Amino acid sequence: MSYIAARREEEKERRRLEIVEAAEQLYAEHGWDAVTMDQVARRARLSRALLYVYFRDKEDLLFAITERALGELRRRFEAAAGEHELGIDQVSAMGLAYTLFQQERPFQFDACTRYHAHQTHEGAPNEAACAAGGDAVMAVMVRSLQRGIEDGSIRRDIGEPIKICVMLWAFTHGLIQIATTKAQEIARRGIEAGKFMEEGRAKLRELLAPRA
Amino acid sequence: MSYIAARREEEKERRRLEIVEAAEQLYAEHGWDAVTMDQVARRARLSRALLYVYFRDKEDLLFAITERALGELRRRFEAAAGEHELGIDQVSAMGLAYTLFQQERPFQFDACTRYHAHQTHEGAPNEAACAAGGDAVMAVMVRSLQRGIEDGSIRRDIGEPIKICVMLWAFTHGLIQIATTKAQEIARRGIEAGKFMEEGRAKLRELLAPRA
DNA sequence: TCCATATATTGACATGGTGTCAATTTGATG
DNA sequence: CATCAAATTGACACCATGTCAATATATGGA
Repeated sequence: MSYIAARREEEKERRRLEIVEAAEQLYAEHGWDAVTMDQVARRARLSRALLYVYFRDKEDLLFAITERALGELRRRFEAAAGEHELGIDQVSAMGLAYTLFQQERPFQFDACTRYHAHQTHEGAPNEAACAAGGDAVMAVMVRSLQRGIEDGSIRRDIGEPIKICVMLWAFTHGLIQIATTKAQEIARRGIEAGKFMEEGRAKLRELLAPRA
Repeated sequence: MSYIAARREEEKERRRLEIVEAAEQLYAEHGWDAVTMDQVARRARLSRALLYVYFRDKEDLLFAITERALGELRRRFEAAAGEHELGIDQVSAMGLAYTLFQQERPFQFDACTRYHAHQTHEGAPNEAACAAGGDAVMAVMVRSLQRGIEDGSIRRDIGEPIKICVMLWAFTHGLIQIATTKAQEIARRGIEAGKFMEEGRAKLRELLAPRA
């Protein structure tokens, strides 16, 4: 019966989710490198060997976590866009949303960092899903960029939206990453982190705004 | 005799350097995660245990590699600055130099990436040296920024040079990182990597240039 | 020259994590 | 109740890390 098969699928999916959530908790608590598959298994109340039925290896599990992180980011970007009319305001809001995302879900931001640093190997089963998640995030941003170009809030000669999108993501991610990992060094120089990122976002906004 | 002691010191230093160079070779060949302390020891023709006399652990060895990478980067920044008169041209040249650094010494750039992603723990002996190396790189850039502000090639209201320096480094690093790790995805969209980074650098230069 | 001492170097070990596999349990089906 | 497939597990082999007691080497003094 396909009824049964469907339920099996659902349960399998739920199990998978339980594993990912257990891994996320531990990730948040100890950082990815310190998380062991054994801990994940115990937290999800199953044997370590079973993890390998659901995920090829630890890296693959990380990709699954990263995909969820990118999904969360996409939702936040969509929400940010929904709160503004002008394209440039939407894009700006995404910059702020990314910052808040880091503050509220540092481990998910860390997953994104690892993903960005990782050379795409097309090795793990969940890597493709991850790439798709990244595309979805960018699609949201590209839409706002195009809107901005149309409504005149973003300079017309800014360039191809997709290219600008990748560029902005790279800039913004770099900014947030440095501001958080090197917070001590920055603070030691009397620079306040919040102000620093606010200024950074302002500078990026300048890039998009039409010449006065 | 201090003659002896001095020679001992020198030999110890040379040994240390041999280890780091062996590690660098393997890093360049296989990537850091795939490098084992055993491989490093064999390449440097000594026992694995001895590595732990010179470096507290693998992470500490990575910090030593990173310090050398930052030294190389500083030299390249200084050379870049030396080829131009205007402050903004010097800073621009550093952006290009960073890109070439990535292309010519990808593993050293990777070391910098890891360093940027790493939360500063003040754990490993070589971590401090690493931070100092980063400061030295920034000092070079700050000097050019100040020069630019003085010679009028950089807007006077750009902000504190040190702050702008951190920001530019973050932006530029993010740009190069994304352009290289996601080269495939970017290319798939018909964007040429070289052009992409060139445009990115141009945009950052716009940020610095005085309002027309 | 030979011993004493410090330093450099190593082999062997304990620990801990990963990924695999054969074996067992579970649960649906006839 | 017997059967079969899927889910689940315990135990294993492997490998890398970091440590330590033991050995080798070189220096300085008697």
